[in-house]
Amino acid sequence: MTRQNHRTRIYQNFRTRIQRGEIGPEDRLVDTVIATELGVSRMPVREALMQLASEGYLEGTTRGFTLPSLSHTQIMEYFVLRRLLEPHAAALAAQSRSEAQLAVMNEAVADAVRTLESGDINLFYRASEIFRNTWLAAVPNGELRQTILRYLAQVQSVRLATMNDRQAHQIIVAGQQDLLDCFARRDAVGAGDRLLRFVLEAEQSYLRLRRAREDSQDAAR
Amino acid sequence: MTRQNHRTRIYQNFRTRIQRGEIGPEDRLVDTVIATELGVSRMPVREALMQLASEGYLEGTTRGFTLPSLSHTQIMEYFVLRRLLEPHAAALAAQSRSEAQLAVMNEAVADAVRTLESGDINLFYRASEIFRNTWLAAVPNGELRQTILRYLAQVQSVRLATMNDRQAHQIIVAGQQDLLDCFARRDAVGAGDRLLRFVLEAEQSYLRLRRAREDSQDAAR
DNA sequence: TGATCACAAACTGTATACTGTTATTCTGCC
DNA sequence: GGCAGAATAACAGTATACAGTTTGTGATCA
Repeated sequence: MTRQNHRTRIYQNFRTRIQRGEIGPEDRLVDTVIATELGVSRMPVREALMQLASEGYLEGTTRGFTLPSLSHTQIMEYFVLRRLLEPHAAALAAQSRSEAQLAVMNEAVADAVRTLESGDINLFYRASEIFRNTWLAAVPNGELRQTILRYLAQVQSVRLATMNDRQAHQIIVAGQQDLLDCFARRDAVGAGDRLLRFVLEAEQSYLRLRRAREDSQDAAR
Repeated sequence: MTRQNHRTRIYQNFRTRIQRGEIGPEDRLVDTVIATELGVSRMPVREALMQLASEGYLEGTTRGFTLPSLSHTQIMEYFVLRRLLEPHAAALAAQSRSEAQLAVMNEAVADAVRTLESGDINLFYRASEIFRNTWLAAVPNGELRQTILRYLAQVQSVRLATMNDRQAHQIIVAGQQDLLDCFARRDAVGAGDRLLRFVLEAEQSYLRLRRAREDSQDAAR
């Protein structure tokens, strides 16, 4: 695991932290600060951060690296990409998933269902992550998988915001249950259709939350 | 133009050279060599090459950087991505293209048609590049455009090989003429359908050339 | 009090040097 | 001549140093 060079290790470290939402929009990542914290020189940190920036996980400014600020337009553009790619990927995954992968997804969805009662958003988030990563791992087309993962990373903040909403929570879990069912039956067509609906619902949730946020801002004025 | 830092300039320089096919599969790019050639230190060259590698333009080895070696499987996977994304992009472009862009595409296709007689593969290549870049520039969805550009760069070698084939040459030009016609009429549905056919034809050309190469290899033994 | 300028601090970009690792060449042996 | 093994060269990775640039900050003056 740690049998790699500093740059790769730091890169992976920060990538997972970004994916888990541990880096806030206000955080400024500066190579020299991180370097002294980790007890290494600037260079490996700098290279790791620059790679994360070139992959869209971060945004390089004149004063350190920050999370990229997504415009409404960009977010809507990502939803188009999701509609085009993810149904096909899910259909492939339904055909190719292994029994072991199905078991993992079963577990994850069971966890997600329980969070409807308990309200444990953190567990819901982790379970969703596992479910998604597992079915994506079952996609035999590696380039398709990589492309999806690449842009998914960039809308992480939107996903986190959506998951905190009770109504969206229910919609997402319902989608996961249906998808799991399709994967279990190796129903490629069903999985593709359901994932398309899933993306459309996510888009609706995003737009609804956005309207709500704008309304509350208007009310404050 | 040159009002940037060394890293960015070197990065752009090598990216265009790779896109134009000026870097061969045998070339080994080593930062120290390039650095002394350009009269700068290793670091900006190293960072430029590593960014190109992280974007898939190059492959980092234990001994310098080389063009990535695409497996047959990877190439087929890219064709799936093209089928999923490019028809939608072309449909959007047909709706959004400007008159100026149409004029540029008109010019490019006229050039491409002439190369059918003259056999000027280099001009054909440049004209195709202009045609593709122009209609992609007309795609209003920036994220979709970026995603397409990203993987297109990686199958550059396949495109170059295909263009050298007479039969593929004719098929490609026919496709460009039809697409131009759709763009001129702002026929989104037609452009999407025609681009899907275009990708399928490209896939067939690739497979045909691959079989031919394998046959000639067998005959040599 | 507010604007302007200068200065300091904080970062980025680049250079240079050193270290460890891996391919390549050389050497002797069979 | 062919094959181990050692020596060597070539290269990646990291550290340190410094220069250039941008941003914040405080002093000075109207």
